[in-house]
Amino acid sequence: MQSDRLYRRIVEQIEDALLRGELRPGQRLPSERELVAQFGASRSTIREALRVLENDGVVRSRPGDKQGPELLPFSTAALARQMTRLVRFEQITIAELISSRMIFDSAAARLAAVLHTADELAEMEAAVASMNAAMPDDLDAFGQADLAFHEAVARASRNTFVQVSDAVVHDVVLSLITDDIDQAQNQVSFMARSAEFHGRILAAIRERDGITAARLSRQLLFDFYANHVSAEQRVLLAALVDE
Amino acid sequence: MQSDRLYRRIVEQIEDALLRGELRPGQRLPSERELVAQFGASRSTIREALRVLENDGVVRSRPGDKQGPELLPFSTAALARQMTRLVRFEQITIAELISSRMIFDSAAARLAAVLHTADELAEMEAAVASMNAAMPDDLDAFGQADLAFHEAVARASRNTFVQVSDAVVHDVVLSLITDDIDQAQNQVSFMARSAEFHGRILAAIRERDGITAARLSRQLLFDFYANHVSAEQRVLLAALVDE
DNA sequence: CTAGGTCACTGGTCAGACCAGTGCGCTTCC
DNA sequence: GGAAGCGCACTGGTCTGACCAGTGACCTAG
Repeated sequence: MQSDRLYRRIVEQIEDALLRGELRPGQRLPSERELVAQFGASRSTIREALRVLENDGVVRSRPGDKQGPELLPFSTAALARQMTRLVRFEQITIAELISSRMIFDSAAARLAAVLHTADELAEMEAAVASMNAAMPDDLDAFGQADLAFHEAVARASRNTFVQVSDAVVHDVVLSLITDDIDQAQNQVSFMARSAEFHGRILAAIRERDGITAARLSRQLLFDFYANHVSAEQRVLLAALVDE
Repeated sequence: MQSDRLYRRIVEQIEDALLRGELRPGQRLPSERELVAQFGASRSTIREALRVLENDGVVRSRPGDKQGPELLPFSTAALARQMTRLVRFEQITIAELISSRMIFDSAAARLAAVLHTADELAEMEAAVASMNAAMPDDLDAFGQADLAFHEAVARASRNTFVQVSDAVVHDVVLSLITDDIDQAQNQVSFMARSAEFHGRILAAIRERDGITAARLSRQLLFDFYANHVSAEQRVLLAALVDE
């Protein structure tokens, strides 16, 4: 008995064709009505299969597109979505998220210190330079340079999973902590301290001293975020900071 | 203009209801035909929404089930599926996954060393005892005790995100590396070495020496998995091991 | 009180229709 | 000959209504 639902089998057939290389990202799928003919299934069934594939980030359908559904390049977007779900549904505390960032960021720094190429190092240096350039009062540019630095480090870590996790957690943390802008009074001193710290992390990476780079990364996040959580939760973060 | 597709909006409404607690796992959704009435959409549209939710592991539909689609407890199955996908399509290498486990496990050990309660420590001690008890030849019991130890450590870390990520990566790695059973010839020596290592990690946690516990955790995974990846990928793992 | 059958309901699938958009190709005009 | 404008065939999104194989509660016959 074929208990497997038909739309499911169609999904698997298309995924298998991708795995076998018979279909490639960038190519187009036949239009829904042609798929109906090819698979001998009704249009509703074909569409259910396409919705699942679309949800997994495999294809994208656009109305009126004569070329048919597009096979997308493999991306970690669906993975990031599932991780975001995890954060939302598991009721993860802000302290846990910050703690996670300390873990990911420091791991990325440690890996980047050993594995970085000259190009990647140049990217990090440019980001730190941008931070210093934005220093007097351009908080926006400063934030962007900050982000660029951490992204460059994450990329240099050669670990996609760390990279994606770090980005997801980063986004979620920022979306939950909105009052970081409120600290306008000590904005300047914060920027100065942050820039100096980033400079030290960069130096450690340049000298391929992964352990120091990791330690500094944790310290940086702790300094910045520790007072955003209750004292009782702060121990969860402090546990990651070397004495 | 409402360019957002209707089925997409229905998915979001149901997910929002879950987030707000208006719907709970274990409850049932109305039947498709009732949802048609409630949302004022056609059955095809409702079904496309249900397919997406089903694909995300949120609901499960069974034909003939009078109670309607079941709201599932939150699970990381969809997350694991996405990771497996990316590995299959060679967007993520096994080395990256092992590297991630080294990061998660060592972070969990470090946190557990500082944060563990007496109960949790007892759990870890029991697990290590079980490993030693299973030692001569019961590889199955040994593996279970191993898993129990790491789960206890992860739980003691007080970090849900690390805990879940670690578990997911652990499962995916195991499902992808099947030849670890092949090493029957040095099974005994492996078990002895592994048990000894776990004992040392446990001791470090007991003494609340997080840095040592973390270092040993990385070392353990590296020793076990390093020869499962190519030499060129091994440097990605070696970067996490202290000299 | 139980065994068996009926029947209203479920989800899975199908067929056919309409709509708003898109882009190609043709016409028309400069 | 080239550019601007118009159709028109086709796309995906949605709807309607139908049939089927299961399921489970209820009812009836024993």
